[in-house]
Amino acid sequence: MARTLGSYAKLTKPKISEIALHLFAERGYAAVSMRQIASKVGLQVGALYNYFPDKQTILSELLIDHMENLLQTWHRQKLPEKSDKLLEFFVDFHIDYHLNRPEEVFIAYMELRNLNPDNFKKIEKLRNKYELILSKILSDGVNKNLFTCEETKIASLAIIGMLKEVNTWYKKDGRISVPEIKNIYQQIVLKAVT
Amino acid sequence: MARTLGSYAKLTKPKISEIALHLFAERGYAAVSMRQIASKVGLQVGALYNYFPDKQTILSELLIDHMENLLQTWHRQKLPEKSDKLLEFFVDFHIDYHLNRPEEVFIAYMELRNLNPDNFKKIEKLRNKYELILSKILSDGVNKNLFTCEETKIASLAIIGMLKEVNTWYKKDGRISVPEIKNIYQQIVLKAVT
DNA sequence: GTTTTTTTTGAACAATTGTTCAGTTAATAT
DNA sequence: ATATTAACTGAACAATTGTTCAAAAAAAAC
Repeated sequence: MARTLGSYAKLTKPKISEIALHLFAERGYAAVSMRQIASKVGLQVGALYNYFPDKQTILSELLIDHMENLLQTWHRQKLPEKSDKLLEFFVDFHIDYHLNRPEEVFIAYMELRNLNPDNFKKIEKLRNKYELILSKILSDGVNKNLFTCEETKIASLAIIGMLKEVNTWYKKDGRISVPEIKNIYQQIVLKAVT
Repeated sequence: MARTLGSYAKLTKPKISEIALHLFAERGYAAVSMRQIASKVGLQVGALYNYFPDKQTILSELLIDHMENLLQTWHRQKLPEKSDKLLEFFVDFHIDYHLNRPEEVFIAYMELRNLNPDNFKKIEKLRNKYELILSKILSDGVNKNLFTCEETKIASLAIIGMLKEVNTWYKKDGRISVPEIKNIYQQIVLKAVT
């Protein structure tokens, strides 16, 4: 046997990425084998190498796509002008975006060390861009005397760390709804900088 | 060759743990082989199995020891009584303890999924105990009308998430010293709940 | 219907994995 | 000095790893 019925490359590559994402998130990059990925896609191992030169590229493409998509999505938003409203909007945006993509978020944090130095730097740059969005919101607010915050850089790291935590405990049918979570975090964040 | 000069079990076991800790933190549990550990210890692979029944037990012992030590250390502290001072003390304690053990902290977060269900539950229980310390500080403060906080449980998770972030960016010779970091985080946390 | 291109198979590769254990040596006890 | 115990070696185990590639088959082009 060889090429099977209904085999189309343009459908196959995204399918590989999708399944790899699930497996990496579930078991970790190093613990997932190319054969496991291929099997879930419905292929033999060799076929994967028509789409990715090696295992690591599957991971790095996932991570780069994720970060680029995050930044693009942010820049497509219609932003409020007032600093406090903008900060609330950022909290909303971050929680929404990340709760909707738990697996991408997870591997973006966990699997960085499995990237080669080049790919690692790419991700680091994209991540810094995102942190800069928040620290600019904070420093603008400070300049307008709406926020009080000595170290906007650290505060932005602290806030992002705080928001990131949501992904680790949020359960879909838990006691608290997403809008409630947003409200709680908006209050905490706003109080922290005013 | 067999038993080598100066081979003592009571020194060997902690040495294995220590080296495994370094390697797990550096490359991840799944990416570290028993042979790599043995080699760094100065042994052949087989000798490891005199001290640990399998690879996973090396990891689980590290994680359980870390969490138990964290809780013990906290309970040995002399705590201030006033809620605001106590909260500041907690921030101080957390940052100190975690910045002094970056590798333990790292694997305690990263390698949980490599534990079997039993060991996982053990860690989860210990972790909840720690979170409970903070949420009790918050709810006590609320009861005394010193803090205002609707969801003390979520707030404690948010705060711990925020503090945890420090470990990911702190550099020993960085721009900001540890006492400064503590101050900044104390302010943010206090403002968030008052 | 024939040729060309795209996609996949199936088998092979050397290397590495966690784990076991009989045999060997060092340290300790007698 | 001898016997016993503790600690370790060295080799083997079956299984799995990422990767390569000629051959085969399906789809597309003609």
